[in-house]
Amino acid sequence: MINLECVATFLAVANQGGFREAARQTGQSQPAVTQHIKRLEQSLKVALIQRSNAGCTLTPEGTSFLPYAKHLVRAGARAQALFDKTVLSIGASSNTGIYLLQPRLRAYRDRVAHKLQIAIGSNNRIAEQLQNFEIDVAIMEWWDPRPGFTATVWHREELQVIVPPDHPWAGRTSIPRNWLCGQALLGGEAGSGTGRLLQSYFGDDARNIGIAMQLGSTEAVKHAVRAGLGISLVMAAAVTDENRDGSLRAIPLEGGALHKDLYVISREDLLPDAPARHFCEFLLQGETAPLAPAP
Amino acid sequence: MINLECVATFLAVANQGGFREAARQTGQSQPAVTQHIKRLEQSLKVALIQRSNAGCTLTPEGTSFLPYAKHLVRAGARAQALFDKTVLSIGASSNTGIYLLQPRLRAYRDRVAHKLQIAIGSNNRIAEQLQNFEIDVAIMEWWDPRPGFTATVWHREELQVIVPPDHPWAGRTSIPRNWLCGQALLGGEAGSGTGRLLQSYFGDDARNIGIAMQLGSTEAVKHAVRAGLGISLVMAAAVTDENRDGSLRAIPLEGGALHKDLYVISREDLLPDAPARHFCEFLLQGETAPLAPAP
DNA sequence: ACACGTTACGGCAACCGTAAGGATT
DNA sequence: AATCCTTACGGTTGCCGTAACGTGT
Repeated sequence: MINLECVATFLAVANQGGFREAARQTGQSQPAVTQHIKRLEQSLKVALIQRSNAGCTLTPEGTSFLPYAKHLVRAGARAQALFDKTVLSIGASSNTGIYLLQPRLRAYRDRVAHKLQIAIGSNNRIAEQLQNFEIDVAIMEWWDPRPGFTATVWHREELQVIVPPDHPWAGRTSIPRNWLCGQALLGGEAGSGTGRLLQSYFGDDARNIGIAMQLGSTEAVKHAVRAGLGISLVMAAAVTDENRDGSLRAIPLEGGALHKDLYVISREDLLPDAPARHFCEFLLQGETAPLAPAP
Repeated sequence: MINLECVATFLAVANQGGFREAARQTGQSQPAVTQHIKRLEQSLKVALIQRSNAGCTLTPEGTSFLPYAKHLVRAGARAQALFDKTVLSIGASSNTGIYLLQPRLRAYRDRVAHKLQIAIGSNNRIAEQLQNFEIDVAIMEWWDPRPGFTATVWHREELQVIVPPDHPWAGRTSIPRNWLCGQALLGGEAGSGTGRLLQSYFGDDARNIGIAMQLGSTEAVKHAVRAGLGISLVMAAAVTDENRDGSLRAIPLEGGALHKDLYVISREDLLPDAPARHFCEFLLQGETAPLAPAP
């Protein structure tokens, strides 16, 4: 059976591009690296690394092995840390992680002695990592319920329309709901649940709201709106700075009825004293929210 | 770092409920099992197994470690078999796996010398396994596109209305599309994309088509329809038998326009001679379908 | 007394680090 | 010649199986 230490050495070589550097990084002698790679290659019966005097490269087999290797090492490390009460690996989907979670995270770090590992990525990527045993807790904008995991709403964030300062709507203090019909909104990250939210908020009318471009990130959307490419709908917290300094106008919908629920997700079978559980409780306290299934 | 062989031994003990049986299963001496468990426990610094003379049980820690252990061993085995050209692990979502894939699978098995491992589960479960490196290829009814994977339509299957033999529609040879509006259909497996398909086919009218019960499987739906609990919409291949013996009537929609695309999904970076790639090509040949992104 | 897990022990093999050896630039 | 990986070698450690030892039923 595969040896995880050999796999870790393989990753080090792949990263560093050489046996010598890999040896330094992993804190072992250089011949040990040779042995690890050789053992791994023998175990898989293929050559993984093209040796050369000027920079080692991965063979095609090495390239296809790479994602497996990364995953195995991460999953192994996470299993290893399962009962270490001082380590917690948190994943957050980009928008939440960038704009909303930081203060709570800071407060949590100052409050406990845990070594926090934070992974920020797309909502989909974080879901994948949670499922792959690579993180303990995920803070997400959208979650497809799955057996074995619990999802709780920890925060409800208002979505606001953002327009450039010279837009006809810029002076308004609210936007009637039906003004959005027929508008093409600039889309941010795919898979973050905004489409589904529009669907449930506008019902049939949602079909009249087009997503003009899927720009991949809220930062990109903000720049696009500022450049006059269109308008968008984003979490209020994502544009507090721009709204203050005047580079964008963030305007609530009339009645303020459009909110995005943010979830905290973890595995079901956590021990009572698991850091992940502790963190969930920390997030939920003060920010009372009922347990709710994902939409 | 965690040792996968110890983890495998832990799984054996958890399954068998005793060190002695685990030793037999894994083909080692019984004291070796003791050592493996001890090493694992020392590595994690918690007790995993409650020893007893009458059946070992998992401690709470052991229970929370169990899913990690299962996953690690499976992922390790899959990585190990990555370059073994004679092993292929295929996952199929239930309906497809049960009704549609069997003949192709049979033909493939007879044609190649591969050891086939077939996993059949809910669409969601299969997606999870594909992502977790536990299977090489997935045959799915719905796939949320993710980076690192390729999805190709391999088959387009007609959906037909099924009604009990004594239903007023039973004698018809087709059902006008708008008859379904206002009907409550019995739902099968959740997450298999039928809802999304109705959405795109009926557009706004889809809201008038309710999903009455989510029954979890097409088998359950068939029995419920037969029992007069309602009607449903299922893949034609799922009811050929019942349609022939008269226990159900399967009726096309007028124009036959409602089809479900079935996908074959694999990782992107497959080697040219990977069995997974070979299988994909086998599935696609003869059943020509253009490459299409998932809906 | 029996069945089960643990401990003790001896031998073998795996593993690592040091040091020397090729190969490439 | 310098740099890099590989090979050779010795010492240590880890690991396994056999056998003897507690322990609970």
